[in-house]
Amino acid sequence: MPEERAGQSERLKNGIHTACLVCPIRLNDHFREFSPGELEFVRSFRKGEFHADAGTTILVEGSHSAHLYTVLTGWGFRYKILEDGRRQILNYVVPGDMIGLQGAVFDEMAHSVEALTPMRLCVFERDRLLSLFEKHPGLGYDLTWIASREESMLDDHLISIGRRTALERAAYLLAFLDDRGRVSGLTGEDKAYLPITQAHVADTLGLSIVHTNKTLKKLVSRGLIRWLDRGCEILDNFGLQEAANWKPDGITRRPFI
Amino acid sequence: MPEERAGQSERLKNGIHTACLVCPIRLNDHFREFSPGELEFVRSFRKGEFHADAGTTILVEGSHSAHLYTVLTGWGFRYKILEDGRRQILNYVVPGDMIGLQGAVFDEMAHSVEALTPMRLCVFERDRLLSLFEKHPGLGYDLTWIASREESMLDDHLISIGRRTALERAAYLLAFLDDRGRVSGLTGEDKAYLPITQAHVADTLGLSIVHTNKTLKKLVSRGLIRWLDRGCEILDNFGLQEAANWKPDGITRRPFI
DNA sequence: CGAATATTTGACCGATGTCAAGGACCGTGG
DNA sequence: CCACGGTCCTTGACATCGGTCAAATATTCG
Repeated sequence: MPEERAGQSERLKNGIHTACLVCPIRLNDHFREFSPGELEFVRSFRKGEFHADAGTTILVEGSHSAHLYTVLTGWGFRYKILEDGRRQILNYVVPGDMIGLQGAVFDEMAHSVEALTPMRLCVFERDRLLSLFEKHPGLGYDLTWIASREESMLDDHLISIGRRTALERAAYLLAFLDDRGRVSGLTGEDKAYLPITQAHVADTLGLSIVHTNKTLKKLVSRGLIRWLDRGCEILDNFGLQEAANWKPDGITRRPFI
Repeated sequence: MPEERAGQSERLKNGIHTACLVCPIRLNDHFREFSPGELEFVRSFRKGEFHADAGTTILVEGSHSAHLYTVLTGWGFRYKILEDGRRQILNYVVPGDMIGLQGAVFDEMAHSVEALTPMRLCVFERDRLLSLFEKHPGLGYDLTWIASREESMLDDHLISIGRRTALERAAYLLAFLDDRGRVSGLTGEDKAYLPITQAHVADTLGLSIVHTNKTLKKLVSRGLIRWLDRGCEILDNFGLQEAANWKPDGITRRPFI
């Protein structure tokens, strides 16, 4: 597992670690700004940086992690596996998302997290989580915001898997991911490329791979997406939203830690 | 919509509202205790009490609620509805659960909440939520705990709907609800009675009513449950857990606000 | 080139949905 | 007390969506 701590090589500049200075999330307009005090605290809360290759398992179900992470760059996903191997992808993670919070708040993780692309993660010490609430109530509030937002995404996934047809589900998922990619800065103005295989789509939607393939072809033939080697290109996000009968939340400014 | 504010009739006793003194959640061993300062804050945060009849819609999707609630007694459920009427039940609420947090943190509710039985709810003002974080960081942490716990339940629901068979799903749901009933004090030592119809089960599991009925009969014939008029009696929780290949979390002491 | 992983396709199967109808139970009004 | 309508539960026949199996075809990576 390729791990790097960038902490030791960081230099100070105006009292702020260069790491936070060049933080890709802070530089993204979709995220809110820190007050100087908050930034200073987050800087001290931060323990270093973790680099994961594509395919790396970052957190494992059943483990007790000493760390919390905020995604800085790259795509990943959270999943669970049943004893006989059936896998369910619960959600995807993008820059600004926090992972490992469940492991910090309960005894152990109830799901695993894996990188879809190379990822950079900001590492925090879970022991100091309570002091975050004590010293910066606003950041504590933001954590609750982030957890509620995750909850609301899971609600959307649930109604999709439970009540939408295969075609609607697929359209929903791709529109949803495209939206997340844009908001988190993973995608620019261009057509989005989602770094997922059809197996990921299947395991997210609760479908078999074969049927997922046939369903995606329908979206292709409608001109909504293109399927590339190991990923999907979104041609018409709005068309996907219509096919799914779903709309993204219109949240413009998001907190992060 | 039958509404009662019990606030005006509450009397003080040792500086604590009788309402908090007799709070059924505080009296339940499965929940943690407040420090005197916390109790005093919660008492002041509290705005009154809301009584809902069975079948009442407590919060509606798309609305902007001025309140937050903690469930004191009774069962309810959260759900979403698609335009054409398809309904998905997202989760059930029991005493100790907070509802309306999403509406407090975002602009509007993305789901509705309905009472399954008569419910008593403790009402809080959403405007003062930030001051909870400021004055009692521990309570802020607890809110994050609660939100994370909800997330973890939704994760379980997702893998059930996505990857378990109809029989496994049904067994999972009933074991899960029985567990929640016990932990929240809705059920005593006796056999649990779950106040749900088969339509609720169907809309939770993403199944049709007809198939749900046939699936539940299998659980009946295995001696795991009995189906009564408008509800379900759990005869063998452990048998259900085995049929579902699922285990409840072993959390013993839960926070609440 | 060969192995491993992804994607694609066709044939067939089975779990689950839909339709339809009947029965049980409840609350209400006469 | 009975009649009535409204839910809820139950059941059978049939339809279909999506799963399984199997095999072919890329594509990547050594």
